Amino acid sequence: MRHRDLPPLAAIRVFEAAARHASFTRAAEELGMTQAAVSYQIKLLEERLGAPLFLRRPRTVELTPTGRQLAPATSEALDLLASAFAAARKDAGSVLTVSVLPTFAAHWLAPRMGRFQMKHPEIAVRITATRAVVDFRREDADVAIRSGLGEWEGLTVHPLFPVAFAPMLSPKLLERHGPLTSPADLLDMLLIDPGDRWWCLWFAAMGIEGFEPAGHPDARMGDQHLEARAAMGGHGVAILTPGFYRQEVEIGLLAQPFPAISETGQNYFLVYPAARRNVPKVRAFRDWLLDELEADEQTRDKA
Amino acid sequence: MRHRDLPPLAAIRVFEAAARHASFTRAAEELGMTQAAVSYQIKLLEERLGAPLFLRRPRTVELTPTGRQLAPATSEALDLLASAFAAARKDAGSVLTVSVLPTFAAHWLAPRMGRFQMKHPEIAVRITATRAVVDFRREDADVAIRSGLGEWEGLTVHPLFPVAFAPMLSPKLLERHGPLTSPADLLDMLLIDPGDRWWCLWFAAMGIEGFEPAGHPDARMGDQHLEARAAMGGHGVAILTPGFYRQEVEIGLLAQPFPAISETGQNYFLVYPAARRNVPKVRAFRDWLLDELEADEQTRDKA
DNA sequence: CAGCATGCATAAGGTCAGCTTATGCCGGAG
DNA sequence: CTCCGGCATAAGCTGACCTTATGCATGCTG
Repeated sequence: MRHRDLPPLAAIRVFEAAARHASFTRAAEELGMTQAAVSYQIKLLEERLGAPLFLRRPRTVELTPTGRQLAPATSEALDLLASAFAAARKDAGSVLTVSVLPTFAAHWLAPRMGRFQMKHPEIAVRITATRAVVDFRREDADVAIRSGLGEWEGLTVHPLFPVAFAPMLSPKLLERHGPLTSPADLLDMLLIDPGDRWWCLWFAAMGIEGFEPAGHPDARMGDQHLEARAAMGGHGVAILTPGFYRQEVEIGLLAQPFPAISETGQNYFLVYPAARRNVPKVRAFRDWLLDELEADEQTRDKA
Repeated sequence: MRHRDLPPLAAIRVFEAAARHASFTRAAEELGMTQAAVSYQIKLLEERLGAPLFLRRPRTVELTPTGRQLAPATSEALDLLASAFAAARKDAGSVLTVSVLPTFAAHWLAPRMGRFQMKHPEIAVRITATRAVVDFRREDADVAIRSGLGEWEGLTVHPLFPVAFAPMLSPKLLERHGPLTSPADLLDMLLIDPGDRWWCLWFAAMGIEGFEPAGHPDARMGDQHLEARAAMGGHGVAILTPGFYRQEVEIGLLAQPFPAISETGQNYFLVYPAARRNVPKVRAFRDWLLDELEADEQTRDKA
C-alpha cells in the first residue's frame, strides 16, 4: 500500500506546539524540553519540507503562509490521536478479563466476585472459566488463576493456597460424634463420596492401611461444592480443599480436625504478565484478591 | 493549554502499519526497517498503553479489541498529516518569491522573466523589488538578487556580473561619428544625462581631467533604462551597466567602445539560503538564471 | 539613551532510544 | 517429520536528539 512520506513525527509534534504558542520557548515548556531543542526540530522540519514555517521576527516568531496552512491539520491530527489513545486506554482499563480454573471459579471466586464489583464499579469483569492453561500471548486475558508450581517466566505470581485436601465436617456432627483423636476414627463415620481418590490418598498419607472405598455407602456427589454443602448440613465427612472453605470454618459451618495433604505440592496462583503489573485494573484485582485472601487468613487465625 | 499524553509517535506509526498489514514483517518492509524493530515498537506501545494491541497467533498476529478500536483513528490521523504535508510541500513549491533590487528587476530580470514562466508553468512567481537587503530569516523570500561583495554567511552565492558602468551608444551613431580612439573623443559627443555621477567617475578613471557636467546639455532621464533606450535610438552616448545590455550589444543595438569601471568592486549576486539549495523551485530558478546569463555571455563571445 | 530583559540561533558534546544482527521458538504445511 | 514462515528476545552499536552554554538582535525601561 501507500508509502507515506511523512516528516519525522517528533518534529511535527514540536511544530504543532510551537505554532499553537507562536513561541519556541513556550512550546519547549509545554513539551518539557529546552528552547534549543525546539529550534532544532523546527529547523529540521523546515529543511525536510523545503520551506520555512516560521518567520523569525524580533522577540517573536510568526507562521509563514505555509506554516499557517499546516498548523490546523497537525493540531487536528494530534488531537485525533490523543483522544483515540485516551479512549483506548479508558476502554482497555474498563474490562477486566479473568481466566480461571472452573473449580476455583465455583468454589472461591464466584462467591466473592460481587464484592469486587461493588468496590470497583468502573471495571466490568469477564470471567472465562477454562481448564486450559491460559497463554497471555494468544488469549485476551488480563489475569488468570492457575494451579501449578508457580514457576512461570515473565509472569508475576502470587500464591493463594495449596491444592490440597483434608476431611471436613460440620462442627455439630463433630460434637454429636465426640472428639476425633486419630484419623482412623473417621472410618466409623459416614464419608461423603468415599470413592473419591482423595480419601484413598489421604488415609494412606495418614498411615492408615485398611481403607476400602467399596466398604462405604456411595455418597458421591461429583462436585466438591455439593459435598461441602452436604458436610455443612451434618450429613457426613467430606474431603475438601481447605483453602476454599476458610470462611466456613471461621463462621462455624465446617471444621477440619486433621491436617491437609497436598498430592503434588501444587498451589493455586494468581498470575499476570509482569509487564502489566501496574495497569490499574490489574492492580485493582490483585489488591482486592490478596485482601480477600488475607481476610480468609485472619478469620482463621482468630478462630 | 492541554498537555497531550501521547505515546511515542514513532511507535504509533509502526502500529498503524502493522495493523494495516496484520503482519509485523510486512509492516517492517513498508517502513524500511526490520521485523525486530516493529516487534520492539509494538511492545513498547502496548506497555505504554497498558493493554495488548495484538494477539500473537501462530503465523499471524491479530488485533485485540483495543487494537481494532485504535487502528482506524491512527490511520486517519496519519493520512491527515500526510496529506497536509503533501499539500504544504506542493503549495510551498509552487510559489517562488524573488526579492530583487529595483534596478536589476527593471533592467535585467523583468524582460527575461517571461521565459522562466514559460519554462516552469507550475511555478508562480512573486517579485518583490526592494532596495532593502532581504534577510531570509524574517522575510518570506526564496531567492534574492543583491549587489555587494558576495560574502554572506549561510547563503549560496552566484556572481552574475559587476556593478560597473561604461559609455555605450548605438552602433549607427558610432558609424556616423567615426571610430572612437580615445575616451576623450566622447567629450565631443552628446552625452545622455551628463550630470550623472558615473560620467564624472568614468572620465576620471580614464585619466581625463577636463570633464565638466555643466558644459553639456542636460539630457538626464533619471533612469538607466530610459537612457539606454535613448542611446539605442542613436540620441547620444549613455553611461550604462554593461551587464544589463549584453544582448543588446549582441544584436547590434548598442556598442561599448571603452572598458567598464566598477566603482566599488561590487557584483550582482543571486543568493539563497544554502540549506534550501535543493528545493526544486529554487534550483529551477537558479538553473534558469545561470542559463540566461550564459546565453548573454555566449552572444557576447560570438560577437 | 544606556542597560537590561527577552527570545531565537548555534556550537559542542553526551546519552539513550531505537535500530540491526543473530538466534530461538512455535506451529502448520508439505 | 521436517521445513518454513512469522514473531520474540538478546546483545550491541550508533546517530538522532537533547542539553548546556553562549551569542546576537531588539524592544523596553528608568
